[in-house]
Amino acid sequence: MADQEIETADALVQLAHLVQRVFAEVSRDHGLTPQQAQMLCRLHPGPVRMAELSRALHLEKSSLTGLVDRVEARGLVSRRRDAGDRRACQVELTADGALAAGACHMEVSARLEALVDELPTGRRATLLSGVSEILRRAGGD
Amino acid sequence: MADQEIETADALVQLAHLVQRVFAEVSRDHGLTPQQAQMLCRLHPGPVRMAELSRALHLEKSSLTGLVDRVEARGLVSRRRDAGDRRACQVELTADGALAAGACHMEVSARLEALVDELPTGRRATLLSGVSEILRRAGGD
DNA sequence: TAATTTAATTCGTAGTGCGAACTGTTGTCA
DNA sequence: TGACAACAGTTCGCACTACGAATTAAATTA
Repeated sequence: MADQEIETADALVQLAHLVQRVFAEVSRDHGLTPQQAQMLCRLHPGPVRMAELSRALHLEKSSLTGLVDRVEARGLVSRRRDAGDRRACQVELTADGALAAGACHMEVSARLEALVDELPTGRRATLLSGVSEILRRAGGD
Repeated sequence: MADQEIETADALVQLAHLVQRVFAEVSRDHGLTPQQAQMLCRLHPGPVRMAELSRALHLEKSSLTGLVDRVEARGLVSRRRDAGDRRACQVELTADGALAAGACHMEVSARLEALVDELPTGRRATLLSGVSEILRRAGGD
């Protein structure tokens, strides 16, 4: 039992590395770092405040400032002063940024689905539901 | 179907982030970066050549040099000249390094298993076998 | 109005990761 | 054997990541 559990953890760690590698390769193909691509994807639904983005990406505010700076310099994102609170600003995708975000998301999805699709349908569904449940339970962190 | 597949990829990406975060927190508790901890774990079974370590960690040789330098400076690892090939060197854990590697591996395992253990037994087994199969098929990359 | 809290930035520091250029060492083959 | 290609690691310069402490300015609260 103990041995099996050790393998469980190793399997999750290896899976995480695999996903990360896919993400990194796709990002690189678009001239982005994984962090930049991740931020663009997170911004796709709509503008987000720095503070909220910082929480979503698990980054200190000071780290986020630089990340947004670099992506803004590439013209993929812009800061818009918040109307209601003049301290704050909303980060939003530019047209180019939206394209890049869409492309990255699509390619990452395609490559990950390709991996999962090789499993028999039943096992695939169980895998997904298991992962979802883990995320749900750990979501509050 | 398409929507479900998009969610599949998102779930994997989120799972990867979760695993990464656990790994990063545990590493930090031991005064290490995730990369350093990962290297120590990879070295636990025994000494490894730079070139092979570079392949295992998916790093360029030049990146690995610095990583090993920093961990060696902390006294967790040492370079030993290879007897058979005077160009090469074996990287091996020191006593301190073995302790750190063991502790990190144990804590990461415990925390990941805690997540998975909340699932019903049957679903847990299917999840694991699915992950293993994905890794097996993607392993050649 | 004064004091506190909040949003974001700046600055310094340590670490990561790449590619190109370089130093030795080993192997090859003419 | 002697030139030369292939290989193991390192060095260097660069861009990026991430943190925490200190700072500025705006909003809130007392």
